[in-house]
Amino acid sequence: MNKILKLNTRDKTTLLRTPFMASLGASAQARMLEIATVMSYEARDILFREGEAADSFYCVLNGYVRLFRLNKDGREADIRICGPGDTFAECLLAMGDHYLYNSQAAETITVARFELQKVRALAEQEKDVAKAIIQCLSNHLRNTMDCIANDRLQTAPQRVAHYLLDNCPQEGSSASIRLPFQKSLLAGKLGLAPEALSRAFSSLRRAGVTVRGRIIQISDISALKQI
Amino acid sequence: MNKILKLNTRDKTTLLRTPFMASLGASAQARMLEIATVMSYEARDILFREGEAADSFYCVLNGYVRLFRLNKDGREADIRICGPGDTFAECLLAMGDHYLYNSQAAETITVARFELQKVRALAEQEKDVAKAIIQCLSNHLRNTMDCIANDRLQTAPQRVAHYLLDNCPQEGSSASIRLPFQKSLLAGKLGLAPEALSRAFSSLRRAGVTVRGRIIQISDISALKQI
DNA sequence: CGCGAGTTTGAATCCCGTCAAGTTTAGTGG
DNA sequence: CCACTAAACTTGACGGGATTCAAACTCGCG
Repeated sequence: MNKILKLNTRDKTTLLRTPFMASLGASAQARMLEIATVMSYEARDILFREGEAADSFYCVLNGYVRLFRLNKDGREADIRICGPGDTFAECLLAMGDHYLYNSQAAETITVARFELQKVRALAEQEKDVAKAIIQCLSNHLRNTMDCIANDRLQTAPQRVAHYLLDNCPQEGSSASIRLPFQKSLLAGKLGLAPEALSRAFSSLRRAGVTVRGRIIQISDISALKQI
Repeated sequence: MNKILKLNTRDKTTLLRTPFMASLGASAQARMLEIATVMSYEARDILFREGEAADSFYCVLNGYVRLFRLNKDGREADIRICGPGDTFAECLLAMGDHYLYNSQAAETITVARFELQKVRALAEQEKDVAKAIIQCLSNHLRNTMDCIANDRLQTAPQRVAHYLLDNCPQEGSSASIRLPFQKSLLAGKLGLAPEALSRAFSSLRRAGVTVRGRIIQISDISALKQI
């Protein structure tokens, strides 16, 4: 199932490039590396479930992780999709010892794991760590509030257009994007059923969006902004 | 329009009872009080608008504040309703100098205002302050993620039932709740149009929910949990 | 080449938003 | 304390957007 790995050089550099770790001073970085564990999971593996006793938070090194909740009928709703560099379950650092949602590997992934207690202790000593936590929570909160606003204000085609524009390599009138994950994952991220995403893409054809597999061509970026 | 008030004794004790301030040590509390400004607004006053230069974050002392976004058609969507003790715009402490949403007084309110720069400086010196910020952001993030999950998983009557149960005075088989604000505000908080809230209430009648003005009677709490 | 997961498309349904009207509530001033 | 008015809320009718189910299709991989 999942493997505990030694922290190799490549993982170490990936970890240090993470927004969370990159902002730390040298001594704080070293101490965080000391307490880091790297783990790997296969597609569809569950990292943890909602309500389980929580002892760690995570940082994605490779691949994508899906955070989701279940309603009592067993229907799933994604709360967040975490990619390389993203941390999750950090809000347990302040308080709470049970995970608030389920987390699942969307593909083969490697993650770094940090024991909450050790990081709490470290945050007491190293001001950098506390600052990095604040930074991290703030970003996360910002994104989550944006997500609520988008859910409540935008239709499916608008959400897709918004996602595409957010992931466009800046300037030029046209662009080409390669989705970093399956369409069904994007659907969940945008709060849509896969069918709704598919329909949204086809309704964006008239705005110059062409989809072939994971490759998305945008012929007119400014037209997309009008959606 | 809005008034800048002197920090009177009553506001001071209110402020100190706030989750954010209550967790601080005595010296940190004193220094926060020093830099606090109390302001008052009338119903419908705008505190700030999305995109404006931001220099402060806020803590609600009295009344309710609505945080919302606009889409380009001018439609509004509430992101959060803040009541006494809640802080907002704290995520700007880490980064960003423009407000991310609009904020409006839902009634006559008093709020405490803290300049971001001063608080940032204080957080450097007083570890308590950094910890309180982390606490605050964590809570806020938790609530916001819950909100997304609820939006995506629950129907209108379920959201209302959920809200009622969250605000029930714990045990007993029946309960009575008085809404602390207008129904239209609750509707926004739950991501619904006022009409949808009204219909949700009437569909909950069969589950033993009776609404008269702001007073809501729940005859069978366990029945409500089944919704 | 063929299998299976992922995706697309169609049809039916449902939930919610919007508009319009009627009803209740709350706040004001006599 | 009551009457009056504006705001808040409720109710009905309608439409649109999204979910669900089912089936066809495509792509990637063995």
